[in-house]
Amino acid sequence: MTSSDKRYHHGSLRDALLTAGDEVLAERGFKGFTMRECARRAGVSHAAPKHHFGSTAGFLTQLAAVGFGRLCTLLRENLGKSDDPDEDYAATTRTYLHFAEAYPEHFRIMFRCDLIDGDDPVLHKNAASVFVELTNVILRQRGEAEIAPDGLGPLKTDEVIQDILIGWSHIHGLAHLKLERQLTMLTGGRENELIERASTRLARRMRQTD
Amino acid sequence: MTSSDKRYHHGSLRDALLTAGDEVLAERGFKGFTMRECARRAGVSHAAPKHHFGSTAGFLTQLAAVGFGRLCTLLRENLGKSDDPDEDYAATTRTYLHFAEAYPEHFRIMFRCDLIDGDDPVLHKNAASVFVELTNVILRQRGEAEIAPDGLGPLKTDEVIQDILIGWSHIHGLAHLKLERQLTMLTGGRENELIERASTRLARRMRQTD
DNA sequence: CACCTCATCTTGACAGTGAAAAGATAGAGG
DNA sequence: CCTCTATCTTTTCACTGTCAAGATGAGGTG
Repeated sequence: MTSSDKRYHHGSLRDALLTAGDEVLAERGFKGFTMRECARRAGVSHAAPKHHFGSTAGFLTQLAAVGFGRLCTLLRENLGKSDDPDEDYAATTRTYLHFAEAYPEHFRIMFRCDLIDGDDPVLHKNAASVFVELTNVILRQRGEAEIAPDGLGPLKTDEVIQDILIGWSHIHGLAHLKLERQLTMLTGGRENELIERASTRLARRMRQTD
Repeated sequence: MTSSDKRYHHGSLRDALLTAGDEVLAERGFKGFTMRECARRAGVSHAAPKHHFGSTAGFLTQLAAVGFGRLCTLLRENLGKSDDPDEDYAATTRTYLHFAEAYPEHFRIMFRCDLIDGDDPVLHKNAASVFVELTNVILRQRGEAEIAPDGLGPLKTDEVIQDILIGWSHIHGLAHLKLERQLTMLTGGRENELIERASTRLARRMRQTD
């Protein structure tokens, strides 16, 4: 395995390309992302990626799936650490926002169903896992039974669905607006503090009866 | 002014390019957007846009500004029609979501500070106008004084800022997630109904004292 | 072992793109 | 009338994604 071993068959090119693509996306962003650069870093010809991912969209889809996987792992690592459901909710928001800032370019493509293949089974599975985690935070907060990691089944009342909608949109909207620097005009230099407090404020309200 | 008048100086090329760009963005999306196609539709050489917009990012920035302008107009047209503040809030959500679906490709670039120039004065002004409208809906709901259309000044208490954060993120997050088809797995075929009810549900809670 | 099959990877080509440089044009102002 | 200069064109360049055709060799079959 010297540096000059150029075997015709790479052996694990798909993984190597995913690793390279992950780096290129992080370094150069979506704007500067090219399949040819990924191929270059993996040390293969410029047409090699096509065989594994089809098109650029197919390649980005897999990178988005990696992003969802990472986000899901982060959420699971940071959830349920506190007995206080409001703190649990705030921690979820914190983790979600942290991911968006740690992997901004991944975050930007993960939800773009015009750039990636939203029907891809791997992507769909990883995305669903993330939303299950978010949902369980809200269910715990309401004192309701959690759902299984694999299914976002239809066995929920309208009230619960509405609260889940509120929770998802709040967390995701905060992450998106903060990443794209739309909150500074409102929060000034105290962005993180005010977001944190807004999040617990909403969590407290979620537990109030109507 | 026949169809074959090919004057060297267009006269209003900048406007013509903006119109063409608006169409190209709507028809082909961000993926298929090219300066050369815009130039073709405007009937000028492929390098002509550069003089007016600098780069592709500069061009997209102006189109994003148009998008913010449109959204602001829509909001102003649909606001304050009801005496019920909760209905006012729901109408705002409805309008915001309607814009995202009517101009999805604009919506997708409007917040992408990596693709456009977030410091552009026109863009900043139009974006701020939108957020002022959203803010005033929340202020009215709380029975507080509205702010001027031109300024999102620092004269607000932390509590108000937190509520504004909650409102913005809720509306924007819903729009983004719905546009990118991330809500169907939760709402099934009753998406609009459940979103509507979630929005009024949040609005009602916003008015509750802590 | 020999052979063959076929997924994997390379090579070469093509149309299209953004950007830059240099030249052409004509309107504005002296 | 003459010059200046913003506007627009032409030409060129490096680069991209995609496709087609060819090269390679790993693994299965006899």
